[in-house]
Amino acid sequence: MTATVSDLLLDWYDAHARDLPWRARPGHVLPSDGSWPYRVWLSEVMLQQTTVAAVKPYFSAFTQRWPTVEALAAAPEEDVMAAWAGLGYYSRARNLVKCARAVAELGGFPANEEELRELPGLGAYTAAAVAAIAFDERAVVVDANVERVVARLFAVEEPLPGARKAIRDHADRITPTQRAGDFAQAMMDLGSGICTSRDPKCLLCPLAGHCAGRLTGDPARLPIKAPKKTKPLRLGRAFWVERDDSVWLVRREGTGMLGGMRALPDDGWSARGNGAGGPAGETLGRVRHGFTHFDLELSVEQVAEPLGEGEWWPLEEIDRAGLPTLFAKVARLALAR
DNA sequence: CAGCCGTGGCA
DNA sequence: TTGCCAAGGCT
Repeated sequence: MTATVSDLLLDWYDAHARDLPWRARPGHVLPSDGSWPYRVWLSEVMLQQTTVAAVKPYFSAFTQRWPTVEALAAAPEEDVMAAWAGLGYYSRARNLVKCARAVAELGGFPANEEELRELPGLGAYTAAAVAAIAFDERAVVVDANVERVVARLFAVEEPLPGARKAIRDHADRITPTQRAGDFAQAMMDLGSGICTSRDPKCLLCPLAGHCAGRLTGDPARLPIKAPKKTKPLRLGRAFWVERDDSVWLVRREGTGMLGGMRALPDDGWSARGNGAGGPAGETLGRVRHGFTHFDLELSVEQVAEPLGEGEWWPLEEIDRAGLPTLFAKVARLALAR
């Protein structure tokens, strides 16, 4: 009887699993206060499109400040947004609060994939991951790592995103009934450290003997992706208003770019695509910042009077304002002059 | 379905 | 320096 892909992968995982703050250690007793699903959920949301290294300090800060989902549910949204500042994709933080409150209302996390999927911020991936990792339910967990591993393992030549369905079907076939959570995390570890996007380490791969992509001679070319569009450059202006060792900060409205985050006043670059309005001021310098689908060059101008609704924020405490990175750069520029 | 939505590290 | 990319979700 030959070993299956999942057997090989789980054996490899037992020997080589990464030790991460949100994972249960082998032989470790899970917390009895109900915080285990909370920690799994929180880590999975933070890890959406975000590296492990970036998440670690945020996960530590969040779990110390809000040890349970009930504690997070009771927090003002503004505090959570500020704590999330710098991690990016701020709709995650807005949905985090909504989700925590819904879960607190329910009396705890639902223990199955279907109901998890209905919570704000939990899509197909995260619902499956939480079901498998937190509740040991068999769920087919497909993220970018799994897509890459599976596309190579089965030599899927169809380009993404069209290949998604075929890849999920393959993933379904190799997902075991037992230890589905460990299997999912093993696929992530494999994709992160062995079956990497560039320069995969096939000689170290426990699945090398089963890999059809390796037989093609160049597994690194898989999965095939559509070419990316070039990012446009947008121009805008940000306003620095300083008075009595304080600076004027606003809170961005809505669910669009940096929505809900504390910020410096600006000319509406994010809404209109180019800067036009606002008072004339003394130029302090320029800030470049890259977003997902455009680059931004912001002219930073000092003006005398506050703009819009906002608050005076002491310059000494600017690091605690929860400014997203774009505006943290602006503040750094203004304070360094 | 394709566009929108951050950030930092790396080659 | 520039482009690519990393545990996606929402509309």
